[in-house]
Amino acid sequence: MIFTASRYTFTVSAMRETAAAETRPYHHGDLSRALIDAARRLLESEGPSALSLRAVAREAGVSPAAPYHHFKDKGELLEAVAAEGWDLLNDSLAAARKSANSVKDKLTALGVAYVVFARENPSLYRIMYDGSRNKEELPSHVHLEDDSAYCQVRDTLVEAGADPSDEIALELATTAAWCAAHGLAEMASFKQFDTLKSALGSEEAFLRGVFDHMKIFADDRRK
Amino acid sequence: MIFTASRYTFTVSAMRETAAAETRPYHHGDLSRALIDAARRLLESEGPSALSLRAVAREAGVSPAAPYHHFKDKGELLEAVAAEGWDLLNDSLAAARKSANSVKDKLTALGVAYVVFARENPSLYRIMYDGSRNKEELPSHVHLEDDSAYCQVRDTLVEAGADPSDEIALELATTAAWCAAHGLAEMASFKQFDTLKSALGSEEAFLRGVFDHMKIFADDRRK
DNA sequence: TTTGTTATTTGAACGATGCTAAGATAGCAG
DNA sequence: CTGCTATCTTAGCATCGTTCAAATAACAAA
Repeated sequence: MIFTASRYTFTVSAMRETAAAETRPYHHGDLSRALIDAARRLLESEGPSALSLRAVAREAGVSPAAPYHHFKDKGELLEAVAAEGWDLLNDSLAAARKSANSVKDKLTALGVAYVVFARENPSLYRIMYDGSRNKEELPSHVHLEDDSAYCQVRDTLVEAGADPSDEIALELATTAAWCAAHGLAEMASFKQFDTLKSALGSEEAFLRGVFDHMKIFADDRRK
Repeated sequence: MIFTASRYTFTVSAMRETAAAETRPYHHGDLSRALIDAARRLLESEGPSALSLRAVAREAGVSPAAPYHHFKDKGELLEAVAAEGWDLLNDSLAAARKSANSVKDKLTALGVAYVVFARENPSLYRIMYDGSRNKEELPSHVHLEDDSAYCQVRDTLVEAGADPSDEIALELATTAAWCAAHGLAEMASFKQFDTLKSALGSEEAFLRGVFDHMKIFADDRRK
């Protein structure tokens, strides 16, 4: 049972970890998985700027060239990380939707949950949108599939009384809600709003306060 | 009149260009200015990912180390570029404010102008927010000074009937408007909205449509 | 078991990047 | 003319993304 003198010792530990696993497909066991996990670990601890492919490989205990057999390039790894981020966000939204008290409050609860997710996973949230910006479209499972963030917002709007037969209006409203949440998600971390937050008592109160003022663009402005 | 055999010939041309200028301070003339211009040129032609310090220096015709005598690091150069971007945006908003027909339409006009600016200068807009995100606060001239984007939104809200004595509500409403515009600015480029845009006839119609639905978060939801 | 094939990983290398340090050069004050 | 300082270059460091040939491990066929 001899191993090479390489300084990459992943093989030994990987074999231990997956010794009783159903299948032990290749050298490492499941390097794609390990790389994504390593990337998310680095993202949390060091931030997005420290997320180099080499650093991810280092964190996973593998040579700098190893990832290229599982991902076409760095972007594809980040896409995989982003995809998991979208799944997490979709789950958060689904939970918020269930736990909302009134139908009336559901949409705001959804918005708050969205921003809270972005605030709690700022680096991940950055990655999620950076990847989309380069491709100029959001991943399809974010926009199209049933439990996607987009569909959850749209369905909640219908529950809250929007007319589902006016498709254009419904799409516009969904887009408006999404834009509002995304905008607030990116702004809420700015220090400029600290005084406002403490004046309102909590961050969530601030978020709700902002959402409650989203009517400002509407023609009908009476209280 | 001998010049070194250096391949950087900036000195000659710079002396020509600024021969009759008021002051000719140093070797290059005004390298800070030239670097910012070069950066903006590169930004337009090659996009943000091509904007390396070395490329900027190359574009300006100087050695890779020259910029470090005018900017602490790459970030400081980008900050300078971003600052000019904010000034341009403030000007755009001021123009939109003046040209709006009705008081009622001024806020939407402001929002549309904001998004149009972001759409027409996507790389610059990216730089403007990336710099702020790293420092977790917006440049003060964006948020505080009289002609800042923030104050223009706030003042427009007051003109449109917001109560200026309720400072908290006014700040919340201003923030809501800003978030909505920023969110839409980042989303409007996604291909997902192409069908919606063509259904509505134009991009501006799409933008107005989204803004008109921003009331969705308000408690008062009747048409 | 042995052999051969293939997927996986390494090691070394290339060009490019941000940045630093040491030296050369230009402008300016005395 | 002399010296001072700001400016710019050259050279170099560590790191990065990526590629490629060679080594290795898993596995199927013999």
